[in-house]
Amino acid sequence: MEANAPMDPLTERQSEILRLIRDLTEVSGFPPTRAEIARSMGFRSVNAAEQHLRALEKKGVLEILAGASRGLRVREPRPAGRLGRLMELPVIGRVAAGSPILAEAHVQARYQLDPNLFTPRADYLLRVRGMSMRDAGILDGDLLAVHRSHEARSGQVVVARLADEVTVKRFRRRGYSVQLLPENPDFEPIELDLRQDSLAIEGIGVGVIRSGKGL
Amino acid sequence: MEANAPMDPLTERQSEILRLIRDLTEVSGFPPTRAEIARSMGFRSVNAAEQHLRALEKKGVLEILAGASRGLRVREPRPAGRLGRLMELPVIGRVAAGSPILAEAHVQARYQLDPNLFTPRADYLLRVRGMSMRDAGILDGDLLAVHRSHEARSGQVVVARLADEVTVKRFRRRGYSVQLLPENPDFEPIELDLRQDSLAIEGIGVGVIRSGKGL
DNA sequence: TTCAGCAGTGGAATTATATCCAGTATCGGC
DNA sequence: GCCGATACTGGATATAATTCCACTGCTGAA
Repeated sequence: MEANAPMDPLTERQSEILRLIRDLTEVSGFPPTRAEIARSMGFRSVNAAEQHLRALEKKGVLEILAGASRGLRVREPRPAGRLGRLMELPVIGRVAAGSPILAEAHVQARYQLDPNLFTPRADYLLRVRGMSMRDAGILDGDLLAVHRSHEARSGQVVVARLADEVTVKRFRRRGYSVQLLPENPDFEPIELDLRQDSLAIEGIGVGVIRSGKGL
Repeated sequence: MEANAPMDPLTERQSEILRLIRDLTEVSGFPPTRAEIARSMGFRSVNAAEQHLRALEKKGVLEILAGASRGLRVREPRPAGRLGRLMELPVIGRVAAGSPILAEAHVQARYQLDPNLFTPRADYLLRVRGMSMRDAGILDGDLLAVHRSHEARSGQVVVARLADEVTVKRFRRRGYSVQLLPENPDFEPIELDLRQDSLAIEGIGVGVIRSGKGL
């Protein structure tokens, strides 16, 4: 085996393709062709699919068997134990100041979800309050699927805790300067200097679920 | 579908082939071609494999997808599946003009969801294309949870079919006059008169799921 | 005895598929 | 300003794979 330890992170588009391959394989029983990928993604050129596959192979998450039709194999990291089946995710409501997010008291409900739905894995669902992320399609009352993490990359939606308040914002960082950006012109960005302000990343947003009424 | 209740027993040779298909699929990640089967079995003619596949299909233990390379699916007697009261919802991608939404060809994936998540019950997930419902928090690529229904009330988000095109819009009706309203000022409302225009409601939106990309 | 199912050979037409080539456009880093 | 990476369109081509055809030979049931 070759060493692809660094494992560059996938772009959004690339993980979308990877998930599509997994899903189509699951449904049909065999991997898709380039043309099928292109059709599902809405590409008008099969080559767009081909290029993505090459990129995924280079990053070590996909195997391509030269010459074989549908010769794709997703390299599963096989997380310890359970691969498929269901996960039961807690729905976290209002988070009291000073207490950890996942405190039992905050759990409003538990839903069973298909783990394939989100990448990376969602650990809990946070009920979003307010309209500060409206233009990112995250509305009041929505459930934000959150992957627990203490780090974030610029551009990601994060769950952050500043001085005992938990908030959902888009994260941007340059050196010691961090911005927590709302996606709604009616709200003000939050500017932080890591040398003096405390900031704790609680997780990154990996999905949104909205049910009923708001629609 | 078809009734293959009697299920003729397989011959020695046939179950050997079936086992081979299962094994090769397991190790390589995708089903074998006729040529590969022939080679593994020692046939000098690919047609020998083809004939066996036809026989297996006739006996109901194998599915052959015409035209698709490696289009073989072993009919498993449902290993674990159907757990509790989980529903398995199909994800519907691009809907070809003139074909029913739930045609098997449109299914991109299947996800297990907790039925409590949406009310009323979601029957399928439709992948939304375009930004015409942006201000309702429904973005390009989102999955719209749809409850099948041929009727809608004013104000609901509907999946409608007009002249072979499937679209997601907000529904408004006064007498014979129907409006299909985008939630984005860049798009034009669609005005219909039920006395002359054809309109088919395919379902009403009961939820939204977004995974990854938009975030 | 004829017929249907089983188990193959051999060849060939036609798709399906992978893969290459030449472009366009945007983005962030050096 | 140039470069590599990303994300595509569009067309061409060789080959991988399905599928049809015409055969041979066996066996057991009607």
